[in-house]
Amino acid sequence: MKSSRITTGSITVDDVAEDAGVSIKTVSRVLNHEPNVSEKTRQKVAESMARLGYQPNPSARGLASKRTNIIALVYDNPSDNYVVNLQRGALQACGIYDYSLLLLPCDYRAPDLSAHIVQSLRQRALTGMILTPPVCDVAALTQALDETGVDYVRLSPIDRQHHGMSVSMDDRSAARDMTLHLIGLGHRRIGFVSGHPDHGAAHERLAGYREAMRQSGLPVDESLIEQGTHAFESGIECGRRLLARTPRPTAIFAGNDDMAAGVLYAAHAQGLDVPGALSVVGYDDTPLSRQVWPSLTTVRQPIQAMAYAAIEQIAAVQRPQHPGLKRHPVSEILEYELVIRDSTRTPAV
Amino acid sequence: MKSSRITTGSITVDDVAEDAGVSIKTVSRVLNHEPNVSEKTRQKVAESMARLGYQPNPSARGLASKRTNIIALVYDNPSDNYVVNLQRGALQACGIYDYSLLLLPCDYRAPDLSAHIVQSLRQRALTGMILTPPVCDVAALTQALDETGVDYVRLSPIDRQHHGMSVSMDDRSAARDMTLHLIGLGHRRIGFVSGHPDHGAAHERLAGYREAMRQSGLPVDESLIEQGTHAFESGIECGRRLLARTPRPTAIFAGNDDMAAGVLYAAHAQGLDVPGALSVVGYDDTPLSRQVWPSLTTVRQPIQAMAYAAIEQIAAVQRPQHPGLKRHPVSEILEYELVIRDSTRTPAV
DNA sequence: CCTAAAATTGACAGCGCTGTCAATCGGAAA
DNA sequence: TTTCCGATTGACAGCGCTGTCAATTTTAGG
Repeated sequence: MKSSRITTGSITVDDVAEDAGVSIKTVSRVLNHEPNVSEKTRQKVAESMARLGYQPNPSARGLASKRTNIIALVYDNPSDNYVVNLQRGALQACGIYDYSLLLLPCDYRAPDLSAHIVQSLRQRALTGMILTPPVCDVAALTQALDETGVDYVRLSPIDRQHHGMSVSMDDRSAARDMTLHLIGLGHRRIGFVSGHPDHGAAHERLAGYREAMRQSGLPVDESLIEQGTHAFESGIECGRRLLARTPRPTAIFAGNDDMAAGVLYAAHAQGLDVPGALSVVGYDDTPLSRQVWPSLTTVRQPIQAMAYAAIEQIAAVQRPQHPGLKRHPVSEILEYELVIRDSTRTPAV
Repeated sequence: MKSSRITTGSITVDDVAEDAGVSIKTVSRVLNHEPNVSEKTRQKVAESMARLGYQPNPSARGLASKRTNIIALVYDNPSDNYVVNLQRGALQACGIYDYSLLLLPCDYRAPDLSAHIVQSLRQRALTGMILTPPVCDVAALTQALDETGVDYVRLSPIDRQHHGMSVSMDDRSAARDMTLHLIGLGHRRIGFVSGHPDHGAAHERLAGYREAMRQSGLPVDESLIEQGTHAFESGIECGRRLLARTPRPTAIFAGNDDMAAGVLYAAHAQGLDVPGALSVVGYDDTPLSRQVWPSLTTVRQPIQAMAYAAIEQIAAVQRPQHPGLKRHPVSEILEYELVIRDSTRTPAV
């Protein structure tokens, strides 16, 4: 027992150990949810920690254990709203599982992406990573990460090719359901504005659109499919082109809300009434979808929940004994939701 | 000289010291830009560090120095775009001045805000903080932080009351200029939708509007000033009310883009042509301002640059000898810019 | 050339925690 | 009761770095 308490200004394991009448190692055990601590001791230590207001020193922990409990969130800004929601979910889970979050914005097209990420991994001694679209679709990177052995989770479209942890949403089914919704309203000529081909999700969404048309016995008119980039401006462009087709489509499904807003913009510019003369559908349920006029029918993705789940998966692997943490699936698929607003309606006869 | 190099997998000060033929303390000195190292030695050590690919271990540094080089970004989500830009600027500066960024979202109205922030400060041993609106306007918090002695910077409206570091934008002048722009177009009845009164900037912007009216010899009709909350929905509400006034205002200036989009929405809902029958102006230059129809005339704030400057101020205080870092002003004011788009026009006669 | 002061460099002891491994305890089997 | 074994606990040595302070070198002054 060490009685040389000099007031350093903050409580350390020594203080807790002395207070609880155990060794510092036992305090450490309780702190880390290690097994082989009697329930009675655990209680006693936990009580001391709480009473003294003990806060473990992350630097000391990191130094001693060589694990930093830092998880990096890797993203190439798909949209402000996406990033913020991602962070919300991740931060929330980090609070619970005692991780710190490191932001790692990057350029997914950079030739040295893998090198750059791996270097960050080394430098910061990261314990985990979350890859978000479109970075999650860069094969060279996932391969490089596999070699390092770091625990990483991909937030990605469903992908049976890839092994390892992932959290997904069924983009294809969502796009199919939304298309079926339009068809159900009576639309037959439905345009589609696809997202950037580097995004795996863009392909899935287009596939869903095709599936719905096919299974409804409608022809897929390839001239009604435009290639966008996810950017608002590309939505204007594609919208303009689609609206120039004859006969004009009565509905346009855009691969994300920004492009849908672009389509809306193009329609307004031509004096076209939405949804009277044209129905427009987006995807993502960003705030924008509520703030344009008319408000957009769209697909809601549980971004925040996905980020949360991703952290949880890492925790499940790294903290097998964490209380209340069941063994987690290596791959989960979360639910989506169609949000019907004012931009869709039965087509004029 | 320590020759017991066991391959630990990563380069340490010992390795660099041995390679450069100096003591580890000297390596540490070079690493920390400490004075009293001869130029020759500095060169030699720097060269060794580069060649060996030395990466200092942040945990060890934090533990030994009791400084973590972590700066917290404190925000209560004003808007997704704001937060993302803030982070961009902060991350960029952190990369240069060798800080880590910790996200600290919070609720500025929480009664225990100060306690919560101070606790984070202690727990994470933060070396700095950036307070953003509206958190920067909470007097109890700044007071509590003053007591802790932490270096913090407020990103805030101009405030001669407060001492200490800050980065500001002249909201009042910007709002005045924008109002003068409307007046210059020929508008006389100009409505104003103010932001949430808890935001210091909201008052400044309103004051700028009043100033412009006054200095142009126009009456300030109080019934043309509506109190919003910064939210899109409040923009719809206030817009609706303003458009019900007789005679109807020919222009409406909203305190931020979201509310301006709400005004636009209200105008569309009434079949009013913008900018034909009504000019609308926003504030912030968020992406939304480009994505609504018609695109919004607005005020561009250099959010990213402000966050960058804030980190730089902290660095100037804490790293007085950092190469290329001049003594920084305790308070800077950055430039704004009026962005004229399609939502404003000379009023119909 | 010598001396004092200033500038530069180094030896060493921790920072607060975890990993290793040995010591101790408690209960079941003999 | 004694012995043995697994469960529990503790002693102690670092992790990689910085702070302190003493040793050494350089510079200036005489």
